[in-house]
Amino acid sequence: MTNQAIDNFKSQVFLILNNVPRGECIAYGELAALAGFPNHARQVGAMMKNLPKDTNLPWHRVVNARKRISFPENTEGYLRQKEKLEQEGWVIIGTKLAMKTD
DNA sequence: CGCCCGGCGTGTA
DNA sequence: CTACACGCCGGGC
Repeated sequence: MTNQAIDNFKSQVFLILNNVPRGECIAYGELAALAGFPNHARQVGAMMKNLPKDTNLPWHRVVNARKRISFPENTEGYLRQKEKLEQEGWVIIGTKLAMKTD
């Protein structure tokens, strides 16, 4: 990965993520792939991890491929993400997102 | 260079 | 549902 690529990757991810409509969600891998870098799901996760808490990005709409919140239940991140998702109409059971399966 | 670990992914049991 | 396997890629040491 060249520095150039990293920048593209990041901006792409941000762009795409910012365009994920309310009520929808996307997987880390999807995001990476759409950004032009398949198999970089973990890298996306790393990014989410660095986002400031006051970010305006819909990071909560990012879930793993099994459509589950990628945080152990009852952890900070888990709770915050769950809240946001529920506010957007999702039904969450444990770490799993139900309904609106599209 | 190797080894381990992560907001991951897919398959199988 | 859990539990592994194996693949992937950066980062830290």
